[in-house]
Amino acid sequence: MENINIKQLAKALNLSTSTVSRAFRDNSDISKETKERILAKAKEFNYQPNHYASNLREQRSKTIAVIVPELANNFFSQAIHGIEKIARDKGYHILIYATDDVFEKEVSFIRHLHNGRADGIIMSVSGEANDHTYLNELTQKRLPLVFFDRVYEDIITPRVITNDYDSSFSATQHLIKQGCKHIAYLVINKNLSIGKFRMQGYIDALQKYNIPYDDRYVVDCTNSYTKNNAILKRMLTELKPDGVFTSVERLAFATYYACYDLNISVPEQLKVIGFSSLEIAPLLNPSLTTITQPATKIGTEAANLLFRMLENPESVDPNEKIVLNSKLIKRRSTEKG
Amino acid sequence: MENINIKQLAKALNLSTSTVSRAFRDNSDISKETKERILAKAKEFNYQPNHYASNLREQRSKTIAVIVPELANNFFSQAIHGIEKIARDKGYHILIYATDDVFEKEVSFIRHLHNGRADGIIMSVSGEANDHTYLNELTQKRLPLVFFDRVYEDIITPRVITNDYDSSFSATQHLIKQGCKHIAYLVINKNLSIGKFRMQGYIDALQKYNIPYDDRYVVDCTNSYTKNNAILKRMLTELKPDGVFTSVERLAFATYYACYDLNISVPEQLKVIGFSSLEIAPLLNPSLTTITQPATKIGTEAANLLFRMLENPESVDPNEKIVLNSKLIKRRSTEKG
DNA sequence: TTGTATGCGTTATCAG
DNA sequence: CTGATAACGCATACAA
Repeated sequence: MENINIKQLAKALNLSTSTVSRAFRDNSDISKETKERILAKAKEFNYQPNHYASNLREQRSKTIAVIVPELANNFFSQAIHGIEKIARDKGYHILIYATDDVFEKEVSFIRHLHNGRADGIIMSVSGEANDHTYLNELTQKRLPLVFFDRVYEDIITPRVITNDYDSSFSATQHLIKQGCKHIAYLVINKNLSIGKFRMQGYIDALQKYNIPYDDRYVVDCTNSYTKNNAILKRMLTELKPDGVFTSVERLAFATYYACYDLNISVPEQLKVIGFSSLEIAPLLNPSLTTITQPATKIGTEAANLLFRMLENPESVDPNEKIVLNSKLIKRRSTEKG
Repeated sequence: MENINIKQLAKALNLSTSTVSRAFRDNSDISKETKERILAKAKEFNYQPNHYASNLREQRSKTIAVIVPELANNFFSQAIHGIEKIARDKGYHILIYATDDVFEKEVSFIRHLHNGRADGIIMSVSGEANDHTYLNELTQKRLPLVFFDRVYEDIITPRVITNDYDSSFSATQHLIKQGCKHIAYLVINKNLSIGKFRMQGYIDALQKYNIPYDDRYVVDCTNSYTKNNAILKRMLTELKPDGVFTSVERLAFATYYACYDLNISVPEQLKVIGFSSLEIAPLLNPSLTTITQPATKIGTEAANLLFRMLENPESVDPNEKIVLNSKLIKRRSTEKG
């Protein structure tokens, strides 16, 4: 790939490399004429300043890293879309990392990013983590870091989240008002922040309406479709809940599949509500009542926050927390019989 | 941020920088002891070789760029997931770019990638392009490039696609066998390769079954939901087709919405089939008959192809074309009345 | 096996 | 306004 470099371009123009370099930096003094002459020649030669040399020199990469548990997921792809928009406007590039919810990958990604590759990190944490001290170890020279949606409570860094507790409370309340008395809560990781907050909303709503809390109705699920299907079928037959509240989208789908298999009719026999970013929730059979997070907005807010940190670190309080509201959208899956 | 560098580490160990450097490169000679001592200290200091310096020195970035029309799309997020898996195994990083189907962005991304930032590119092209010569201009020092799914016919570079023509033929045939006589074909860009091939399959299937081709039934749609809704409603009321074949997922959803609005019952009055990577197609109302592309596999194949090019450019024929088969999955949306 | 010296392509500093 | 030069952090050729 014998790429042309600044020296060759300078030679071709009978100029020094410094002058050529200046043509590409907006601030430096340079005569309009020379600049134009240089840029024209550069275009002709298809010259692009080498990015690695610039970055090495300037000590910054104009690149941010985005770490998410999974890519093939509506919520995350929408969030990334939001991040992408902002980053593009700022002229930043985006590196993508998927942890597959494997904590070790997360640690490895983060560690390896601390080599100048990225100027900052936007992350939604893996579900499996218990010990996050690895992030604290990096604390002194840690890259600017913004959490979104799935966060570690014990790490102090700015974050963008949604009003999970309130949404869960509303969701549960909605089921209760629709007549449910035995409401199951489906969760993948109870210990993860969102699992915890969402569960608390569920519990408190039950209490408010004097429905006894029974921990058999809190169902631990997995990321495996087949396992979930088995777990849910057993739960549905044994406990016969009349309402299901799922803390993540995937579990709402799993519930639908299980109900199809068991010939349980939704919403007549079982009402279903779930957190979900699915744009075609109205097209489901039956259309799914959702708590919809502003996924794209979460992405743009997280990106804006990170850029504020990059531009002026002092301007951002490490405890800053942006809370966006999710929306409860009622559809047929929770309609009264 | 004052990141530790190789010099400081060397000093702390009373070694030269070259020795330290060697500890991180597997090939060079270095005593096991020293190496271990160095790596231990490196860990203690949390030292990572600066990526930009390495890349500048080695003239490669261990990074690939992925350019897609959109991120919030099942097909592309699954494909990216596939690419990610392979790249991760190879120790490569991934830069993501979304063109939003704007050709200028695509050109700009590609151009800017030719500055060393990436070693290769995997791209699904924007729909709006007519003049692709910009790619040919780069031809001599062009980065290794692999197309997937949406390709430019006039650019010679390896590609991973699906059997679009056959799939479309089968899809149309399936509608015909289910009794449809007036089949609409919904497309976003007729000129784009996949739009074209898929359309030819549709046309040929009609012909085989002696159904006259009527170009009013080929409906040009857009990426805007509201516009599509209007277009489809008009089409459905004016032409009253009994079958709809959509060349992209989004248009199947749009058809469903339009049918809901117009009280057209699927599949009784109208049968619907579409290209789609939606994993929950069985949960739609009615469940959607799909031509499902192996999206993740497309991603892994494209990545493998690119890595073959990177490892040994000669081993890959520029005309190489990997064709994967999509699957026609029959569901209720095309069942006989 | 280890150390020394050089250059990767840029940009900032300084001098002219 | 332009040119010479040093430095960014690392990896290699060469020397020891």
